[in-house]
Amino acid sequence: MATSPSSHSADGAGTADAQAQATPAFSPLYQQIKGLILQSLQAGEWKPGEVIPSEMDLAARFRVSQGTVRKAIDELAAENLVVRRQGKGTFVATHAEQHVRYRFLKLVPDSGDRDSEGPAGREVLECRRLRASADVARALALRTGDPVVQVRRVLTFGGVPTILEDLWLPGNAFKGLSADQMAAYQGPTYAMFELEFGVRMVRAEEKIRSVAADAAQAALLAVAEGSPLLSVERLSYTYSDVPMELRRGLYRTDTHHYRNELS
Amino acid sequence: MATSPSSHSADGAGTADAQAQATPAFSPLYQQIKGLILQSLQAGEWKPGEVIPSEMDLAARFRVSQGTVRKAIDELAAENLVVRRQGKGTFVATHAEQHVRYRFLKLVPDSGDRDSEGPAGREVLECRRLRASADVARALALRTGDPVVQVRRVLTFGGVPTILEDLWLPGNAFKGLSADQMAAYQGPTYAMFELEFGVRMVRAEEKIRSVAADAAQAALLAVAEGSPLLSVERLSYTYSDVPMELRRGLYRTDTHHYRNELS
DNA sequence: AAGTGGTCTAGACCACAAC
DNA sequence: TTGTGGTCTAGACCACTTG
Repeated sequence: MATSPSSHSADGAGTADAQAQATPAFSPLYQQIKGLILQSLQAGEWKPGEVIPSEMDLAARFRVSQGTVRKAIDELAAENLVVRRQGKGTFVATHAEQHVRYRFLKLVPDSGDRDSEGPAGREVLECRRLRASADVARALALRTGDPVVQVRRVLTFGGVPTILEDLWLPGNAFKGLSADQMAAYQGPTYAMFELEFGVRMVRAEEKIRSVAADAAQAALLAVAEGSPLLSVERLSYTYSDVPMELRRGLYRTDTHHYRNELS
Repeated sequence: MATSPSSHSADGAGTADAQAQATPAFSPLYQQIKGLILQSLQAGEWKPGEVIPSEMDLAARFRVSQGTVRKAIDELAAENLVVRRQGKGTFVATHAEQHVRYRFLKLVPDSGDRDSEGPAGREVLECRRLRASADVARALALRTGDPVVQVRRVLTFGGVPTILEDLWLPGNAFKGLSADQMAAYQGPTYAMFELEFGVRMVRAEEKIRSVAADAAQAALLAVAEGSPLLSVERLSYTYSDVPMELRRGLYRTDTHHYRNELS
């Protein structure tokens, strides 16, 4: 190993560490290794979809046993930052995988079969650069007035307009994002963010409410004014808990529902 | 170890196993151990809140190394079936813990602080035994007409009626459940189910929709008829994926929201 | 001091994939 | 055949809790 507070011996190598503070915030070796791997992921040393070095290589690099690297990677895999494939290696997770096509979208057709309705239709209504309002700035950890990109679009499933949503993105990280780009890219928007802007969304939080559609919303979703809609506010984070996208969606739930698993 | 398909050696004990089928559905030793522990949990050998034997004891009992038992327990802990406490032991998880008071309830006040509003008020409107309708029977894996218990109640937070919900429970497992019992018990209803009926809910699935309040619902929740409400249908399972409760809730989301974390 | 879970190591072997 | 992740073991030591 190298730095950080710790105390492990058994190896005879890190035994001479400083051990400065009284409560040096003990963190196990594998957590420190996890942190180092995380740094490399964040720095883009390995890009989404690529393999990372084998456990043996990483063990040699960090001067720890394979088991310790293994435990670090186990946690990264549990957080969906990395995907293990036996016999092949460990890969940086990406939103561009064919399997779970929309990892953050919990709206599913009542039939339960998301494949049956074919690919989602996308219509971008708006894509413009503007200055962050107070609430958008707070959510994205910016200052009021900082540049942001706002996108408004409608998603259509099986021919039915089902989702109306607004996205707000930090202007600096998403320079040059255009309506064409939003509309053209096949596959998840988050996959495009990875490819075009090097921004990978790692986790998100959602606040869900029931609301009544106003006239404009009703028109865009082809429902009656006052119809109940699901309001889903999503804040997505990159590495290190940096918020990178605020999304406010209105979901029709007459033929779809929001599915959640508790444990 | 004892039975099951596998092939592990390194121990010299299980080497003489049958190895009957062509593809004997290989499952690693720790998975088999996990299954055995699961059986003991299900059989009630250790009750919610109690300690289970130490890793060393279990290792001796199953004739495997501590590390193998450890990995089995790791998975059980990840599934919230069991809770580890360093220096004390491993405990059977329970809904009666003071910490996370309502493990399955994702509705939180907009302030974010669930403690600030004090304990939930409960009013049981109905508690009766009846015969399962077709849809209730299907959800609970019963036959139409089988006995079920239905409970209707209103939950109040900070003086405001916020949740109106119906519960359906298999009549056989919940013989003798009364309105008094539902109303009297302090703490989570699921904790009462553990204590009084030996039924422990392990996981659940929810389907969420936005709906408009009808006249009766509006009156009970003190909102205007037609107000948007969150419809939350929850199916809860005990061990071995046996469904044991269907719950249909209507949530007011004017001062609360449904909070979800994605990863 | 004794017991429990938590960490770390080292080495062996298995299952899977690719060359 | 080689290299990857996956499993299993055995033993040492650390951190936390309790008597």
